[in-house]
Amino acid sequence: MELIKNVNGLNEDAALDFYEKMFNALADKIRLKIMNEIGKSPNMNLCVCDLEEKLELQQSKLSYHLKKLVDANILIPEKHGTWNYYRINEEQIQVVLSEDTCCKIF
Amino acid sequence: MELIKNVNGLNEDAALDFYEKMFNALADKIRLKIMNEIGKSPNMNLCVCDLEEKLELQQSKLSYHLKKLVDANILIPEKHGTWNYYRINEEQIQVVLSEDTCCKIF
DNA sequence: ATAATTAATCAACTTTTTTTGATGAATTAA
DNA sequence: TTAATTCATCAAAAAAAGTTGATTAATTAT
Repeated sequence: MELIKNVNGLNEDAALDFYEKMFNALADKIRLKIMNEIGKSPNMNLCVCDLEEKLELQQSKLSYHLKKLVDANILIPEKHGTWNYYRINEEQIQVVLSEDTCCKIF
Repeated sequence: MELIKNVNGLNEDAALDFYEKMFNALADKIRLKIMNEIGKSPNMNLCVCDLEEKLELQQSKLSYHLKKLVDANILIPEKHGTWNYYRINEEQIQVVLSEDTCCKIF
């Protein structure tokens, strides 16, 4: 049983890097809460100031965690004037998680 | 859209802890390689000394990472004489990963 | 009984990750 | 133009995770 298969034509080592990065991005309570809040939001996106309120976290801490999720291509940033909105990259999420799991977490 | 649903009747906070722990256990190249090697093995289990050889890692380092996977209930340890065998807890894995993803990683 | 093998655990150390408060750039409002 | 808001980035500090080599216990082989 071969376990680690290519992810979009990556070699085995790059695939390991990919999964490590994806799991790592999701392996944090704050970041899971960010995903959860965005998923719950009416437009499926939130700006930093929304999250600041909802999660009661300071801005620089939020930026740090948002960056991690963007770097893993799990969140997509969108600038609207002074506001930076973030939405979930469902395609990327679904590479790693089942729809069922996806529904439970996000 | 409610994202974080109960995992086996856990409340939301406990569910977050659960996923954080699971993703964290999987968010490491060495641990992914361990899973991969066990999945490839004929009996679907390997002892520490097998892994030592296959992954060229020192014993104490392996024990450290194996413990992380056991603590997350992703690996199940089985003692046979002096040998400690580890096998994958597929049930637990499937709580978090889709069969498709599962096939690609493990 | 003695020696060798297997593997968990420990403490010291190193490395990585996260937090914190401050600064500055860009945009909007007055 | 000036003041206020939004948010990324930075450096320093704190916290967490991972590594290393040694010790120990249990089992197996001689």
